[in-house]
Amino acid sequence: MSGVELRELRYFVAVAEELHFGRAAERLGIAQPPLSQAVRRLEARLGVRLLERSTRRVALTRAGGVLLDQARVALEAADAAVARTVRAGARPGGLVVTSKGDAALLTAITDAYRARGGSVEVVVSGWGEQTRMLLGGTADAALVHLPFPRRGLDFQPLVEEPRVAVLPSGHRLAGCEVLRLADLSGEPFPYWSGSDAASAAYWSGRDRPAGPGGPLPPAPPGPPVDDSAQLLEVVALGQAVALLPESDVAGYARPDVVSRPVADASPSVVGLAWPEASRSRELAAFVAAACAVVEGEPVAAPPG
Amino acid sequence: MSGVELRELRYFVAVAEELHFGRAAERLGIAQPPLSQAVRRLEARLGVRLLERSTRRVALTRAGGVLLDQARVALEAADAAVARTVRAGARPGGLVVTSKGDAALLTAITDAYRARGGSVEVVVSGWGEQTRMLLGGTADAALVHLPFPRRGLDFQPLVEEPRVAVLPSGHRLAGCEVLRLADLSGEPFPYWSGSDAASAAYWSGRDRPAGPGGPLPPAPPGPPVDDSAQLLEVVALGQAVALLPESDVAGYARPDVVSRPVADASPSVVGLAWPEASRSRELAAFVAAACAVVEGEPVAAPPG
DNA sequence: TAAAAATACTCCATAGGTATTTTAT
DNA sequence: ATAAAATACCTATGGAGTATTTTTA
Repeated sequence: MSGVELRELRYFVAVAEELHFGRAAERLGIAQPPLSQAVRRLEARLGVRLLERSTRRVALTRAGGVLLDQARVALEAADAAVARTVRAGARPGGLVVTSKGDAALLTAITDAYRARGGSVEVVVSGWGEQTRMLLGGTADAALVHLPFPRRGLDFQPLVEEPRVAVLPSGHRLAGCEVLRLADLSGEPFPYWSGSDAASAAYWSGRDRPAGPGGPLPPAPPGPPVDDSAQLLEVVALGQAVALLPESDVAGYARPDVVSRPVADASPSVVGLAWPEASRSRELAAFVAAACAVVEGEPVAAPPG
Repeated sequence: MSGVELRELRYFVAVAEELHFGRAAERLGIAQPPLSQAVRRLEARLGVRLLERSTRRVALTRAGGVLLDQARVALEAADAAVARTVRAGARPGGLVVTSKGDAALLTAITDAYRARGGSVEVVVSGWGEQTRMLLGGTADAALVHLPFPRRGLDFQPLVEEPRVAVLPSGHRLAGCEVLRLADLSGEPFPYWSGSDAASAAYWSGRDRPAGPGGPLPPAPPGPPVDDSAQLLEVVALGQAVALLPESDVAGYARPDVVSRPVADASPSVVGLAWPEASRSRELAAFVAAACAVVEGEPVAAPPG
């Protein structure tokens, strides 16, 4: 029992971020002196100097840097705890599942879950919102594509499908029946806004170790995109090519873009993600229902 | 900003665990009325009923069950934050690494890290203590065998080695040069105290999907053991057989036990584990040093 | 009727405010 | 000289204690 309180951590984080007691106090909506006191009390409680301060300069000590990271984690955990509890109270027994696309699969899963007596609400969210909602406690599960930031989340793969290259119809490779990644090595790929290095590598076909002929060179910079409509637009304009799950392009049939299989591209994997800490019966039943829907695929065991 | 404080969560967890305000208050070292007040205040703050209570019965609501889980996570995070901060203040720049065995590898890694100017202390810990120390903030990294509970931890594999079967010297299979898992299908395996289902499966050779001839039947119950000396003792007594990394048995040379390669047993994998939230330069350098030591093995990229 | 939670009240530790001083640039 | 943190001091919220009442099995 350390006796530290969240208020102290919130205050410390504000000061550590601003490196200025006055601005931090303003941000917190309190006066500066109690903030100084609170930080001093926290230091006394931990027995560790967190900030080197003079009247002209505030700097984090090494221990302060550690606490800044760790306190953020603890505060997020507490906020998520509250959010999940409030939601459980407001919507007794109902799950909230978030997705961006994959409507057919999601509908099949929710139908199966409801058929087993479950109650579930679907929230459509933007790219990157899914993991934020899971970690923040506003959703119980998400239907996501790999790769995604796994920190704090568990994942159950559900379905795989091949990815195809999407090319402008006048592209030099549009005549080929089947492509290989090496054929696309010099092409620019669109950059999904807010994606990390792993995502960028995956969407440009750089996620597999080394094909025959050595590793691919880094992709030339492509245009940023926010959604698949934009993506098809930049492809149609000849600014980039893209690797997409084949079901994503099946519906479009634009005359100005064509899609071609890519023999050695890693597949698209879609599955369910949920917060590691989740242990509810409802979530376990939902994951089980999802696994049953895709029965026959090689799937691992759902959580207890 | 939810305004919840850790004291309230600590109090709620105590009541939710005891399902009795009087006992919970005693455990917390406070009187019963302020505990009732605190829980009521928490309920009011969240706007959610957490406990159904009469004078004769206290029961968790659904939302209360969620909060019990989630509050434990948040409290652990806060305790770990404090522990890590205190340690960073007390031992500036020095890492704490924990291990059980694998002295040669660990020494090679720490020597390499120190040669690069790092400071590191090694703490030997018991089975299962490693993950507790990482999550609790008392160690920065651990040298662990797979499988281990991955919740909240990142892992970097370092070395693989084959596992061998350890048999009493009079065993019917002691004459065979090489075994297969199916040969061991009816044998009891020792049970490592405190291990989970995944560990039990691994140490009894049940961690691989299905060999030729179908899945192995469940292993007969074996004796519980706490360390490898006990394990060899029960093997020598004929109470069980075991699968161990070959380097573990290389040193022993007891006349009453023999070891034999097992062609289709999964290998033993040893690597470094550390808390997901860790972002320090020191840890990154330590992992990099460890990867360099085992250079040539197929290893993934260390964390940023 | 007895065990246990809720209520009523009292006290004081401490969060937070205002005014002022100290300090480093 | 000035910006900013520390100090001094005051107030009041609310955390915790004791005594008592209410409730239900």
